[in-house]
Amino acid sequence: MDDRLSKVFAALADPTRRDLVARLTRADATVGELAEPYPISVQAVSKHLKVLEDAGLVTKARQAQRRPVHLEAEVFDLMTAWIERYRRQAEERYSRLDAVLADLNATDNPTEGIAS
Amino acid sequence: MDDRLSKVFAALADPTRRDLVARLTRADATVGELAEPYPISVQAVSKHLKVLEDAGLVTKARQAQRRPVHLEAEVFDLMTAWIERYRRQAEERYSRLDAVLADLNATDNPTEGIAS
DNA sequence: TCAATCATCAACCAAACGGTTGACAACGCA
DNA sequence: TGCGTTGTCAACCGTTTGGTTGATGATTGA
Repeated sequence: MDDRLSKVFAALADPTRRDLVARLTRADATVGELAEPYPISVQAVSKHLKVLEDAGLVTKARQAQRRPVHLEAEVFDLMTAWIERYRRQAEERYSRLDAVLADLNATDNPTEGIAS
Repeated sequence: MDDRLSKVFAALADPTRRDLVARLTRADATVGELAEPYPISVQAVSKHLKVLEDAGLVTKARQAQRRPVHLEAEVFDLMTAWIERYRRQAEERYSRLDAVLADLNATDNPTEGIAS
């Protein structure tokens, strides 16, 4: 029972899957169309799409025998939220550190060791 | 020879490693300090840190026996760049689709099939 | 109806992953 | 000098992953 964010990051850790996502930003496509450019079997691509689907990055519709695949771009927000949260935290910390260093410098104390 | 982005996403796919990153946004810390809260061995945490290091998310300094670990927040930019690029592409596409649908609607044609 | 098409399921395989324990390297300090 | 502390290396183990091939399901079109 892995959490959502783990699945999303894991899904995008594979270059083929990142490429699938990239192509799906341009247009929906069937499994066969998506598989065509890669030197691997259709089954392998189908598995990749399942991983993307489980991560919520993609949905499949049914249209006769075909399964048009559609990108669910909202998931990007989940990642962006995580990244930006900690980026901001890190930046705040560096600002604080800068302030401390400036203060130390002003009062002429030597710096030492790492931040506690 | 895996590419950088793959390593970064793979590194962040593990909840323990995401937590390590989260904690490192607050302060640098030694391997031992970082390992303390988790129910796994120090060696396992050391391995996690190696993965983060290989992905460029983290660097280790040497200070006596200790190895203070430091977050390299710039890597966030790499992910953000990738995500935002395709998010933007997807949004542009949806705008185009909206335009097409509006046009079809205006000329009273039925919609059919998926975008080519 | 029935063959062709599109996609998935199932079984299998090798490699990678996340964890373990045990040994050892490097360093500071008493 | 030598001992305690901190961290990594090495070997191992079970599970997951990314691929394969072969069979099967589902649906359309002739």
